[in-house]
Amino acid sequence: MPRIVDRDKKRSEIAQKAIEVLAKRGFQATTIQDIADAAGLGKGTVYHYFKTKEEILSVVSEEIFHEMERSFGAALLRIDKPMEKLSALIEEALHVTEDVEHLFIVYTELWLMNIREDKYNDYMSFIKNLHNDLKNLTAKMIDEGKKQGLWDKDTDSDALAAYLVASFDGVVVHYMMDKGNFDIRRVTKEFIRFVLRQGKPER
Amino acid sequence: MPRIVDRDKKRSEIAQKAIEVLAKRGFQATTIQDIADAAGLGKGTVYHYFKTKEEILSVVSEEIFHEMERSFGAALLRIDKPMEKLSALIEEALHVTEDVEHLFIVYTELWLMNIREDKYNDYMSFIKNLHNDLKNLTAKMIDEGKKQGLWDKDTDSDALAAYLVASFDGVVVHYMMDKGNFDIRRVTKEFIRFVLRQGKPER
Amino acid sequence: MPRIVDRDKKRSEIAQKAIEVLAKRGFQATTIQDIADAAGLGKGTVYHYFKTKEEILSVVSEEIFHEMERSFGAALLRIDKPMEKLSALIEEALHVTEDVEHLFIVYTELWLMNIREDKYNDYMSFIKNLHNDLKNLTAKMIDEGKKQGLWDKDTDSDALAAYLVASFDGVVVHYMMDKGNFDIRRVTKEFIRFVLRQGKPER
Amino acid sequence: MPRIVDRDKKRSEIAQKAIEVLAKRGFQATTIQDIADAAGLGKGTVYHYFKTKEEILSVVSEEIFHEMERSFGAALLRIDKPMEKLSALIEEALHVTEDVEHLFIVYTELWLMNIREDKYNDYMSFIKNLHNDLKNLTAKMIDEGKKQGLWDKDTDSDALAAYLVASFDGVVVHYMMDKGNFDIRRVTKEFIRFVLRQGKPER
DNA sequence: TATGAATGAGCTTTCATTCAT
DNA sequence: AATGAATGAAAGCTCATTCAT
Repeated sequence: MPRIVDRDKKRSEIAQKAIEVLAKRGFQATTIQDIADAAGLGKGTVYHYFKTKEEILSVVSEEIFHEMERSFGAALLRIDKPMEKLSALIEEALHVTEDVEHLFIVYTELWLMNIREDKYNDYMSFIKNLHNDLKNLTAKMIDEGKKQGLWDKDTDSDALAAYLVASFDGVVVHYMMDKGNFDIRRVTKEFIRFVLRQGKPER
Repeated sequence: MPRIVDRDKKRSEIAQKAIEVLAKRGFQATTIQDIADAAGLGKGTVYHYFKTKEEILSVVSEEIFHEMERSFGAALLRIDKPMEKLSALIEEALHVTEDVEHLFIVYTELWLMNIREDKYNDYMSFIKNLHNDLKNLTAKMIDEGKKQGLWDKDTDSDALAAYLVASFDGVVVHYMMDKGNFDIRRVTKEFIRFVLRQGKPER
Repeated sequence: MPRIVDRDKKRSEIAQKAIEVLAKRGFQATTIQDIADAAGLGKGTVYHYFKTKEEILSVVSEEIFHEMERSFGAALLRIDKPMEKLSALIEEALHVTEDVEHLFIVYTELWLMNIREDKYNDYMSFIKNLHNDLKNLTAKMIDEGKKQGLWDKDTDSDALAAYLVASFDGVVVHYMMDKGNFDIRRVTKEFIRFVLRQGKPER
Repeated sequence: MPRIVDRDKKRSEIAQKAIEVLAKRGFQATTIQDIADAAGLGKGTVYHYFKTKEEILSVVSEEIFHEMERSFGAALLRIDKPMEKLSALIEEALHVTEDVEHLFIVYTELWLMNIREDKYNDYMSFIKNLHNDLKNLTAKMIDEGKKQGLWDKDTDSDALAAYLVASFDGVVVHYMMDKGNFDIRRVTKEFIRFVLRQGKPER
């Protein structure tokens, strides 16, 4: 039993170390040697913990999911009021540190692999679930907002929530594509203002 | 004298054929043989028109840019009124056909490559420019909307425009990730309604 | 008939132009395109005059032979006295111009090919004949020298002649290997002095 | 832990095995597979020890140098008297076994490569040094001979030594070119006689 | 358990040669 | 006769994976 725990812990550790190098080189261009180096292990040792290169990616995808879950969870736990929660969610989703960039890059690559080959479905399922949770949470907040008269009663909460959650990825992509020109702080601020109708013209 | 061939046209043709294969397999996994097969040519012939595999990608990126430019251009040309133009832009950006999916996948991969290695900057510069054009156009439409009292005078048009344009990519990503659950038609509709404040609660 | 003459003349011309590029890059590394470029022709045109790349080399080897024959012939024709002839032969053999270097490089490569594969025997046979002629000529001069009491009666004229002729190649090789340090003029002078016993200690 | 291997020793072993193949086929025509086969290894294993095909050639050139150095060293060590040393040197230089032929062929090819491209300078520098050592040694012997009255006081020892050392290569070349007609034993004998003036006509 | 030596499948790229014009 | 487009065989090199120690 402790054996297995150790094993899983080591797998997780190796996967963690792998993320940065996977982000920097991409899955195909990353060699097992690269990952072994990053983990401070011999190439053969990596194969003691993973049967194949793809299996590493599988654990990496879990790690990414956990990281995302953790960061959103922390952000959302400390807030009570729905509107502030929504605002905090947006802030969190668009708070791009270097580590987040790495996660995001690998996440994007996993997305591509998932699109291309069914066998990678499992790798993304965690993240799809997270998206779904975020969407549902957001939908709930929108419903709350509708009650408060912030949005029209006819608003399709679910569709709008799906849009908002999806838009996060787009913003991060465009920010990373052109950091010099894309002022993500300003965009975040305006995004929040716009969503929360704090700047709605009529009172 | 040998068959006379318009080199640039042939390059463009091969690149066009390559897009589908590149979308399906990814740049690294796509072999020159794959591209040659798709173009109905011998492997060596492809090298007659391109010095390296990367050069193919370069022309592919140009083709993608032209396709995008064409589709947006067409959509925007036939509309006059700013608000309708914005609506049409969103419709167009979120109108995902199979061909668009292919372009989008390759575009995403180019994005990854660009993030990872400076040498791919040129490949993305076309598309960055397109994004910029779309953003400026959108900002103009928002300014128009501000005049019409649709949005608050304090709205940061540029930031909001950047957000909207960026969100397109996020929506497409999420749609493609989970076609079964992500109802892009409904999301598009709600997105437009939301942006255009057609459903703003107070009058 | 004039047809054939023209054809042979063109073959010879192309071969002449090929020598420099063959010297610079080597047979294997030289492409037909290189040769076509050097001859100012299209690649396909070269194939009108030569069936294969090797056939070009065949004509090249003939050209080299003719060049060598010509240069030695000229040098030897204008001299009468045996000892001066020998001296002139050495001078000529060790007079290395840039053109001679090119010939020598290709000649060396042909030698290698001949050593490695029987099929190149023909290419070298011309040159072997030339060597033989030079050797016989030299042997005759040595015999003459023996009569003049310059060399011992027991001298094996043929073996000594073979040695002298062979040594030319060695000297050229070492000169070309290390032009900075190998003073071929001085070596030539001393060589001649030594061979002609002009510096023999006892009288 | 994996099998422990002395990398340098293995590199040297592979290079040794490569010499014969390189001699038989030439550098360009020799495939890595050929070398791997000769060494009894897989293709990939060869790349475990050498980064590129050229790196193999580099170690080969070192091996050739060591072989030459060894054979000359052995020949010269066992003799004391200058004149006999010179005679032994010539004997050794012209003692062409099958192994020597292989070395000589590769050496000649390295010479060609060195002539053509600067980057091969290093490969030849060992051998240039050996030539220089041999030349200096020979010059010393000639000086000794001058003291003994064997050669004229005015003899340019250095130039004559350069000539003699260079002539070795020429003799080997001509011998290998035409083994049937070139009696290297006879030539060697006459060469020695000639150089040592054992057959000088006047006393 | 930990390691790196060994391996061959598979990829990009080159180029002699053919052939349509 | 002259040309260059077309082609596939063949070679260098990489790397996931296996395995002996």
